[in-house]
Amino acid sequence: MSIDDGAVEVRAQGWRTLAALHGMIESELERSLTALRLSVVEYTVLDALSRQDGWHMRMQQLARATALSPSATTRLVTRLEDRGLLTRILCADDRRGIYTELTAAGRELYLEARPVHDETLERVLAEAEDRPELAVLARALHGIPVAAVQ
Amino acid sequence: MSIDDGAVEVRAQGWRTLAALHGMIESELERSLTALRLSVVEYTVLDALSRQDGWHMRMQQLARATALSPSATTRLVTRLEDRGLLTRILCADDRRGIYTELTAAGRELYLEARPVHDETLERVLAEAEDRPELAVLARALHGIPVAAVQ
DNA sequence: GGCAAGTCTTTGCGTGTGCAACTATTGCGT
DNA sequence: ACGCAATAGTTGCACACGCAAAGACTTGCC
Repeated sequence: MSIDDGAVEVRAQGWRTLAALHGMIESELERSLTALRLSVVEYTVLDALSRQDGWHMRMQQLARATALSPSATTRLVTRLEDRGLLTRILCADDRRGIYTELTAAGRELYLEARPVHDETLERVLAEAEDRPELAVLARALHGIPVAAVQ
Repeated sequence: MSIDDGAVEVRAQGWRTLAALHGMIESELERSLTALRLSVVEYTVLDALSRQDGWHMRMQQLARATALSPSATTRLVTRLEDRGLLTRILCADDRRGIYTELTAAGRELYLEARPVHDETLERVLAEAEDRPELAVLARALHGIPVAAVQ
């Protein structure tokens, strides 16, 4: 169609590689966290909340941090609340908004899960570097000096 | 715990970035393909099959290409078969295996979907390059000279 | 030939997800 | 003060997914 059909194909390949690496990491993390009865998104919530240094987080922020829809976020928070890992707090200044906060049990489980998560991530990335199709992207992850998705 | 806690944190940030970019690309692709009644995985199947130049593909290969479980692959193929986009072929040399092949309608829909897919991908990557947290990774996708996941 | 072990695919079941519709609350214009 | 649009979060519904068990077929070994 246009001149840079080749560039488009390069991007499509890059996207396939990204998707493959993402799927590989996610499924490994998923399996390593089942022992603690946590899914990857659930860990992401705990991680995001603890990263806020005891601060609250709105549902919408959580939805962006987990790349989930509002409805999925509602039920995710409900699940974790039912397990006593976090609490909903209706904040006074805007009564539409709802803040979530880790409980002591939530912080405890996070501290337990984090080394499992990190070791698995390290192992999977090492594996990925051995696969020629994934190596470049996997290595690119090491040197990325970015802030987390707010 | 160990000396390179910093390195671990760098990898964790890289993983969060990867997940964020992946989610962003996937949801945009999903929305752009709904007009053709295709999900991203369904497009991936069409793409993988057409990339085989009219050749067959085993269920298991399809499962790896889509990062899906065997059961999900079965139902995915069934969906596409019911729509007449591909056919199951029991191959003679190993009657455990089942090959799938695009029909004429499947190739037609793929040719229709591909430009939509590619243009969306290009647009999203351009957007990602403007976000400082995603820019490095998004740019890394341009120059990756890898083969597709077989 | 026949039985055991292994591989490829399919089905049953429970669960998480997105979309659309709904409720509650805020902010703005009149 | 009132209504009206916009925003935050929740619920109904249909659907796609993973896991575990079962079915179909192959391979190896006796």
